[in-house]
Amino acid sequence: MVKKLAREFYLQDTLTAAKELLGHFLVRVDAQGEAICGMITETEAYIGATDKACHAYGGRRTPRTEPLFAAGGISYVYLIYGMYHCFNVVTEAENVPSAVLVRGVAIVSGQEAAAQNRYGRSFAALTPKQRRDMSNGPGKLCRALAIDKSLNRADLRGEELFIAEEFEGRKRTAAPMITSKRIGIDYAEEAKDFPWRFQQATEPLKERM
DNA sequence: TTCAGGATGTACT
DNA sequence: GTACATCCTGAAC
Repeated sequence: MVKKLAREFYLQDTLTAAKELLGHFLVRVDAQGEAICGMITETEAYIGATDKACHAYGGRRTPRTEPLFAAGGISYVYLIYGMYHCFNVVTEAENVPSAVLVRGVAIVSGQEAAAQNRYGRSFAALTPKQRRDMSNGPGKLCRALAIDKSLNRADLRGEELFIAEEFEGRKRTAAPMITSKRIGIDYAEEAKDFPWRFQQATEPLKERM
């Protein structure tokens, strides 16, 4: 049983969507038809209208930022630092550039395929540290789920990549949430202090804040 | 255990 | 030319 999130979910307020996405399942079906499913554990909101950290701040519209201006419900994937991809969920109405960056997921099924994508070796051969670090960062989760620019603008209710509230018998469970400042955006002046980072406190977080 | 530095493509000045 | 929503490695503590 798979319950994909309704289109309306993506049209709502970005901060609400960022919090609500925690605990939902990000599912990637690769070229072999194999599903990798990760529970979303960390997100950040990027809201173009007020947010200097957002690529589309002030209505900056380029070929790269174009997906941010579309109506919610598609992906925005881009390359950062020349070698890593970041996966975002586009939110809100058309011409309102805003999105939720998915910073971390916990792989709940398809571990074998994810381990191959990430490390090129079988899951059984991974060290505990490698298993822990499989997908706890935006660049890492994209590698584990084989997300690259070919999935930019993908429909998040489609077949290759989608977000579900229920997947293969797993349902979303409510969990305590941690709110904090976003990281890696020191250039964004006052916007860098916005408390727009959300983590689900299911497993022990080795965060030092 | 923490830290600095390198890899690297794309957008923008 | 510069900066960037990162990750990994290896060296020092």
